[in-house]
Amino acid sequence: MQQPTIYDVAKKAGVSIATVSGVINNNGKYSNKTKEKVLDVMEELKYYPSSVASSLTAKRTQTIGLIIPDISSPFYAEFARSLEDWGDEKGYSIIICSTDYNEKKEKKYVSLLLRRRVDGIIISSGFNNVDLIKDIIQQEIPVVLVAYNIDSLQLNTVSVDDYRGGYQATAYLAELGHKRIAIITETVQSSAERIRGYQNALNDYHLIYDENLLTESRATFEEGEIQAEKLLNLEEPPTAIFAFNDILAIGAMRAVLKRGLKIPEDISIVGFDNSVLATICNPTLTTMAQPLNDMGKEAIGSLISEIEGTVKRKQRILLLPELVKRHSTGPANLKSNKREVKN
Amino acid sequence: MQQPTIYDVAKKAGVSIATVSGVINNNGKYSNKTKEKVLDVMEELKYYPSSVASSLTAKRTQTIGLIIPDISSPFYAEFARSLEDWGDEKGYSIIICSTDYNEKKEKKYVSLLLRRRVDGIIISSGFNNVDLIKDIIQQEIPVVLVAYNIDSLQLNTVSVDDYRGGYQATAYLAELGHKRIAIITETVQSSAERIRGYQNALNDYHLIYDENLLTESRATFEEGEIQAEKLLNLEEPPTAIFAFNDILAIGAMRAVLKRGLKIPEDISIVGFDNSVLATICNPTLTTMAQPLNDMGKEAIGSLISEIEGTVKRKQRILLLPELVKRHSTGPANLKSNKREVKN
DNA sequence: CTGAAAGCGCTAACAA
DNA sequence: TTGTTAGCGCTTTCAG
Repeated sequence: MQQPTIYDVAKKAGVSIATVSGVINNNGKYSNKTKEKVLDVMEELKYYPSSVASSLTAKRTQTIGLIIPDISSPFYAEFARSLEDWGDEKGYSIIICSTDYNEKKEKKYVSLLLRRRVDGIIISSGFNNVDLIKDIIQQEIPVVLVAYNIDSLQLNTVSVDDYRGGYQATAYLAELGHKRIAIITETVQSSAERIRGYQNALNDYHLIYDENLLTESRATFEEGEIQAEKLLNLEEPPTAIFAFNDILAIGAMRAVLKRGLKIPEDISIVGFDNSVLATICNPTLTTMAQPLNDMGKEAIGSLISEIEGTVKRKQRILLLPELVKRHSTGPANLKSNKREVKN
Repeated sequence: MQQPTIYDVAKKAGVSIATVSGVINNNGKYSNKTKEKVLDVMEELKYYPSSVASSLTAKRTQTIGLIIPDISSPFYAEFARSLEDWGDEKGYSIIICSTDYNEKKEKKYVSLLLRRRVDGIIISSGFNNVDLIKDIIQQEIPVVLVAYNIDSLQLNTVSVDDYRGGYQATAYLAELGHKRIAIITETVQSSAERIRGYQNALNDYHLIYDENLLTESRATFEEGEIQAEKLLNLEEPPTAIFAFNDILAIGAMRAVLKRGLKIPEDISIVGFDNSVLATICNPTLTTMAQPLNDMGKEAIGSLISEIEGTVKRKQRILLLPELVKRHSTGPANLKSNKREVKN
């Protein structure tokens, strides 16, 4: 026999399918005798209730779609893992979709998830096509945005306090005596708030804001390296670089090291995310940690409460980033605050 | 209206649901006129055909289960990404299950995937409970094993040539003049073949096999570090360490560096996998690359050919690993072949 | 406490 | 070329 169905179980146990369904879902009122009988037969037949069938009736698939730029990137992989665990705890599975920041893929995957009737969708920053999100909402599928905000849409949201992250990292560097602190920003939304934090910290520490010290980049090692090189080539190069994610920071480290400069003696570097990469590179990277596990937990919680309708109002959850000090930062070396002759 | 169904489309387009179904699935024979009409209405209603309903009839979910130890580990994340891409190309989505080498989770996830009626399951090494795999087979769900072999079961498999990997890495070190080459093996199946390759290379290069140079470890940075320390504490420590994955290799690097030894001047290190970590650490890691993308492609191909019944015979696909030389390896420093006094 | 029956949204004969 | 109809495997009233 192919996979047994509820009918097979019912027949063999000498009960109706309704009864079997009842004991599967533990819908109360059945005598221990029938309950046991049914359970035994299920075991004997190696019966696995089809969740596709039950989804059709129940109109719930117990599945959540996750749309991120790239699951192979450590930061997203770690986040996905957190979602998987919290989702599993609540009885939900995750379907992961990596978009590569590509609108074609975004469209394809949104359509896929809608057809699969996922119960909700979690979308992280790096998603471009806002109209697609409107499509999702129109289908009345709950959405939560992670590290991402869309002013025109009223949605559940969980993010890290980017302003604070930008401020703290900068303040830390300022306290180490750095006067010229450069930033390598990412071309995503969260950057704006981090920049604001950076500027305010500069201000509070009486440092001047120099636009030359602000660069923007896509999140790859190579791009981080290129931007850092530009920074080092400046008339008055920085003594510290604050990159808006660990990948960029490591790219920047490469540029610095290639030049024969020392980290942190000549240049300090700070990253953002605290992905596993930060502990691997050499020197290890001082970075603003994103509380990935909490973010996963909150995202799942927020999504499920919307799915199950327990909470009506949309919530915006803001988590605190935390500075993790490692070996890529140190006191400013004022001498190096001159352009190197060699390059 | 809630999500529109095929009935809504049919009514509005003035055709039968069979017709709508036909044009959705492009089942030939329909006049352009009706086809266009239907397509228009679908668009207008923002109709997304329910794949849960079609799965129930078609007895196919277009979903593949992936069981790995941990999606947040770079190696698996990169592999998962490859599967996602190749699966998507063939019209399949992936549900990822991270087991943490934990049999409870293995059981839970296998049961989950069976209930979800996935069309096939990909299981990587690190999976412990073979009986569970038998359960899957009994349900007639195709399985492919990745980097994993079960002698008692005739299954599709795709792996890298571990014997060759072990041999090549060792031979390379031998050619650099290393006489005492240690290995840190992982407690997984692939290790056996790699060890055999290691031994044969030793033999071919007339080096003696010393059991003290063989350690075994779980795949964590910490464990790698601990094992490397043991090795360095030996009466006659090695001048080269070949770790069976990048994580262990990086752990080993830490131990070496902590001792004040230089890589590769004092000790050479070789890893296995060529995950992103190998390019991040410092010095960058010489490692045996696993062709992750090809592995993903073959795994999906193999699985789908079994799902669709196009190929009857089980296939064992063996891919070649490749040595990627970076900066963690160099000529043997014979002087350091004595035990350091300080530790 | 248990069973009969309708229906979830779609596919696939089979008719027309 | 198009429509009718019988399921797919389950959940859920509603009777008994």
